[in-house]
Amino acid sequence: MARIFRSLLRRCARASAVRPGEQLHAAAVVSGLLSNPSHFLLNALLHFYASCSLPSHARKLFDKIPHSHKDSVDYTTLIRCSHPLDSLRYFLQMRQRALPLDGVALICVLGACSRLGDNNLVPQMHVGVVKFGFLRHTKVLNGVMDGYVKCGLVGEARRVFEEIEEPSVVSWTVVLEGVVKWEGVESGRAVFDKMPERNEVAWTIMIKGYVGSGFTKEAFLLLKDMTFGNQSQGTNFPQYNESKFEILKGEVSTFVVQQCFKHDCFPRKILVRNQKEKEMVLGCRFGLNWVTICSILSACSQSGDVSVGRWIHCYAVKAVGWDLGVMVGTSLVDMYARCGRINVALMVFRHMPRRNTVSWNAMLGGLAMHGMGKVAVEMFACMVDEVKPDAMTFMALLSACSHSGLVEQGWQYFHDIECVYGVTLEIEHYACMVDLLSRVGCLEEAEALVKKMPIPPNEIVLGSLLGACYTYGKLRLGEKIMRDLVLMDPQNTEYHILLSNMYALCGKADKANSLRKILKNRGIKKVPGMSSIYVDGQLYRFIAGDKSHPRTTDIYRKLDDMICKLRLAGYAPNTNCQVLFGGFNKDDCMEALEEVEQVLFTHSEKLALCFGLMSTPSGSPLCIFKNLRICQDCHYAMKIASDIYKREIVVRDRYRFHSFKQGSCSCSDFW
DNA sequence: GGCTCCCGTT
Repeated sequence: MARIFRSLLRRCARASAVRPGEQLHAAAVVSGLLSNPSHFLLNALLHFYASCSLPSHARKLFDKIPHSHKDSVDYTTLIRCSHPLDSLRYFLQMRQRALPLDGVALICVLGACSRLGDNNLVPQMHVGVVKFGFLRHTKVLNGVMDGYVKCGLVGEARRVFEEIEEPSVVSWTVVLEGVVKWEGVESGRAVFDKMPERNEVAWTIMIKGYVGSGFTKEAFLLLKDMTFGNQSQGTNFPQYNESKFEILKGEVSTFVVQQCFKHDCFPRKILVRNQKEKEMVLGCRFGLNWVTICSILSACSQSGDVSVGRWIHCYAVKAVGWDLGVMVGTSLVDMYARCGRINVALMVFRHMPRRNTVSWNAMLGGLAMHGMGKVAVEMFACMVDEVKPDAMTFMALLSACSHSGLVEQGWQYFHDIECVYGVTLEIEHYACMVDLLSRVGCLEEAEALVKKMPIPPNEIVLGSLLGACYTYGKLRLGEKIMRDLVLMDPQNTEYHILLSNMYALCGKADKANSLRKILKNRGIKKVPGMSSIYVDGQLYRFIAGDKSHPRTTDIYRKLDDMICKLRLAGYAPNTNCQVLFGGFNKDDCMEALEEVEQVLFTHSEKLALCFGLMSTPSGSPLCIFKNLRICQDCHYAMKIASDIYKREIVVRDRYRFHSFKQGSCSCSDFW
């Protein structure tokens, strides 16, 4: 009987089937099977709870096993599923009780070290591995390498790899991941090409690496190789074509794309129409599983290029059907939102049959980024009927209020977080609230809130306040905050720059310049503003005054032309945004003013815009990514440009999206 | 005898 239970529990564990597993547990208790602890069964139950990510349940069960009965395998199971610090604690207990140590236990402990990413702990465990005599155990060494990779010690990982007699495909993938992550995707490709054998993980890492570095074309080529192999010549594999939105060409794919995205609506039926299509989709060498899909999608979110993500979406729908599961669904919502397609994100979200708190958070966060605070507030009301909000929910909500100027609503949430929703107030919530008050100019209220904080404010909290001091010209408060900030984070240049700009704005050029000289002498440099744009599957990066692009001459000609057109349409450069280094005083002379204007005109986002305008068909939308906040002058220029060139221009800056259309911006000039 | 390494949603 116990054997049957064990076998069923293992199936539940594999399928993460919580309810049936719990029912089996109950049945085992009722039938008395557990009263005389059969070790097999207890361990199977432990493993079941561990597999279903219910470490607290596993822990309770573990505590019930008499000490004399607890063996290495019980410990290992617990080490595997617990929080890394608890895992280490269990490992120590296990050693103190002198229980035998096997490779599996070591692998699990190494996993905990990996998750902690502590670069003192990993080398120590490496020493342990040598001491315990596991130097010929490939899987254990893979764990050691993974630990090194996770804390950035790729050289160490490589050294371990050299010592492995017969590296497995996993050994290779661990090295591959480390190299892609820490040494760049090109070095990673060299490793990838050398691999004697590749599994889906290796492909995923490589594709992710390409997406993350802006090499969309290469990512598509690898997706093609991964799924169809070398025979892909004859098949109509999706070809990349940014301009027409036809990411998926060929007979299978056009059908899907037409239905899925052209009219922004979902067809109701499963899209595989015939056997041939099914074979094409499912008969690949490697199917993309949910882990692979989530992994690539998260890289897409970061890169901001929607094309790979959209392909993955189509693929998943064809392979699985509409219900892709909570994880993939959430990744999709996040990906579309971060790639500027908030309406598609909303659509995917609304069609998800099951949603958890994370899914809702991703949606609310997306709405916040797009300045859709009112929608976020409305949706939150529905959220509480479905799932329990958590700390992250309120960060998203407060930031949504912040980007839409909803002060009262924000205060309401802030007060309700603890007493109504039972969520502990964290420093991030204070940061959001201070940001909200600062943006709308309630600086006294913001300052009062900072003073009342039970936790000492961090640089994010004070940074928001300082930013508002700049916007609203509160020099004295700014100076005060600056003193605290310098103590907290002396290397951060942004605050120094902000204060020096403030001095300049208030006509205190001498103070501005002396602050900048301090920065210069200390060797602290400003983070350069950088804008990127995807054109034809390739990411192009521009810094201010950039002249490195092969088509620089054309870009600058276009820029001159654009400035003329903008001026005719009423644009005047906002010289307040640009303060020069050196002894410049605003009233000095026209020459200096022209210089300031010239610097403004060559801001990275304007260069990216010009490049986009000249290299994409007229009328197609442009999406630009900026690493810092967009400046006021560029914001103004983009508005007019969207009107005179009849283009939708989407700019994702460090904080949010701006969608410029017909002369106005989705942020309604509030950001 | 079971417990196992690499890609993993905000």
